[in-house]
This record gives sequence, structure tokens and C-alpha cells, in this order.
Amino acid sequence: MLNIGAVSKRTGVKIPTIRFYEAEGLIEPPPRTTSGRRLYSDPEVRRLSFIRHARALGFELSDIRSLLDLSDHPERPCGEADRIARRHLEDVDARIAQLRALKRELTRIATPCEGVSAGQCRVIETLADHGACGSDHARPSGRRRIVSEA
Amino acid sequence: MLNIGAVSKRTGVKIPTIRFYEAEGLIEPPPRTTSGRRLYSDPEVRRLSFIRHARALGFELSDIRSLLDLSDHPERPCGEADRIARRHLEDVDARIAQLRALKRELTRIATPCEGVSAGQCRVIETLADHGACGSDHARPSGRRRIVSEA
DNA sequence: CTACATTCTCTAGCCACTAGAGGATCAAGG
DNA sequence: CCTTGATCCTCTAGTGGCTAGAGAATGTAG
Repeated sequence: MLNIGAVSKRTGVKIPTIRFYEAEGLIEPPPRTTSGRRLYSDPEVRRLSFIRHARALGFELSDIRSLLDLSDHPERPCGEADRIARRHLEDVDARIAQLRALKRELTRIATPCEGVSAGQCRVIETLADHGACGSDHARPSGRRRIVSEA
Repeated sequence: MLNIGAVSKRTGVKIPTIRFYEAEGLIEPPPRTTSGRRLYSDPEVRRLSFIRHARALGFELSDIRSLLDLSDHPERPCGEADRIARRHLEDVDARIAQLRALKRELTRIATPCEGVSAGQCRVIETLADHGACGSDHARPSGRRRIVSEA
């Protein structure tokens, strides 16, 4: 039986995040010591590693919920898991394409501007005048923490 | 003088978003009709287009704030604009690299699994057993709306 | 005059956490 | 035994960049 700190170290999931997953129902509320501290045993630790791993691969919590569900019921057909993984892969592909388009735009914009003051700055100018650029870029997606895994 | 709906159509910025930008101080509170409706003139419309364009390129609002500031003061040195753009470009590059690594992992995982039930599913299995995969992936970043411009 | 559209303000929700307050409990050293 | 510092507890609020919805007022067309 490990306390939450030990579990956190072992799995790489931060303490508040473990509690958060518990509140979200991704893991069961563990037993407690008499003083109310959480005690985890091996299966919960493995479950947390599973979640961590899936998060590291960019799966959303809702997907992870489904995947955990399947992993809890090994007798069920697993087409769903495949579907989730493939859909996610498509998302990633789309995002890569997006970012590449973005990069092209940005490179064009950010090539060192010769102007000295904002009045002649290419960056500012290009942003101000949309017509000047390759139009029709799409919006990239939200900042994500980059947390390399153990 | 345009009302907020017309401005929204012209700039592609949604009405609630325009109000949001006003609340955030990215645009000035415009004059109002006697009944309290917002009235915009050309400079504000251009300012909104600027913001929209910068957002489409993935700049964060805090960066956009700085860029707008520079564009308001054309006499200032524009090194800052360059720095913002270059930093952003680096971010994008990093994100692309990240996603590519992710894609490799996912492709490995999601190649159609032969198992029929979750018990033998490659997806589930790989997630459960971290050792089985190329380790050390990083976490990709948050879902972003993809809003093509114009 | 009656619909219907547009606008207003305000609040709450999204995602996956993270940070911080304020308090209890634990383990180790003196 | 007592103190110190680490760990843990619960709870609330904040992050970014919006979006959705309630409920009310105003504008416009037929």
C-alpha cells in the first residue's frame, strides 16, 4: 500500500492530478488510513500508468474513459478501441498539416524585417493587411503542456 | 458606422468574441446608439481584422496585445515584433516535431488489431504496458478549434 | 401592429489541470 | 516529550479563448 506521494513518483502523475482523476471517476476512491490519507495498491497504480500513458499520446479523458472501460472488460469486442485510436490518429494528422501551413505563413512573415521601427515592420504590416498573405489559414489548436514521460 | 453584426460579418470575428475582446481591452469600447448598441468605424474594423489574422496564425492574445501596441506606435523600434514572431515560429516547429513523434507511436499502436475482444487488443495492451512502447513521448497540446479564415 | 431579428448584459461552461489557502497529521531528531 | 518540516487533506479559484444560454430591450419589415 502506497501513499499518494509514492504513487505520484512511481507513475509520474502529479498528486493534485491523481485526486482530480478520482473526482472525475477515472479511478476508484481508494481506501484511507484512519487519519484519512489515501492508500493505493498495485492495480490502481497500473491504472494510473495507463491513464498517464494514454494522456501522453494525446487521448482525451473521455476517450481514456472508454479505453479503461474496455480494459476492465477484456471479454468485450475491442473494435471501439481501434476506432478511438484511429480517430485520434486522424486528428493528429490533421493537426500536423495545419501547423505546417501555419509554419509556411509564419516563415514568410518573420523573415528578419528590415524596418527599424514598427511603422515599416513586416510582421505588423502583414498582420494588418490580410490581403498581403496567402489567405485562408486555419487556426491552430490550444497550447498544451509538454510533459515528457519518465 | 457599422453595428456589431455587420462588423462580425466583415471581419469574421463572432459577435460574442468581439465583445470579449472589448472586455479584454484589445479594442476600445466603441460609441453607442441612444439605445446602447455598439457602433464601429473603420479603424476598429481594421483592428479586429488584425486580431483575427494574428489569431489565425496562432498568436496568443498576450502577444497580440504587444503587436497591437506596436502597430499603434509606428515610431517605436520593432525588434519586439520580430522576437514575438520568431518565438512563435519556434513553438510551432516544436509542436510539429512533437506531433510527428506522437504519430509514430499512434501508428504503431493503432495498426488494426487482430484481437477480437479487449483482452487481446493491441491498443489496450500497449497502453497498459508502457515498457512495450518507445517510451518517452511527450504530451501534445490542447485541442484547438480549427477555423478557416475568410 | 405583429412578428421576427438583432442586440444588450450577465452568468456559466469547456478542457485538463494547476495554484493556493488553511488546516491536520506524520516521521525524525534533539 | 517536543519541535520542525514534510506530507497530506479539502476547498475554491484561476488558466486560455472563447461559446452557449437566459432573459430583456430594441430595431425592422410587412
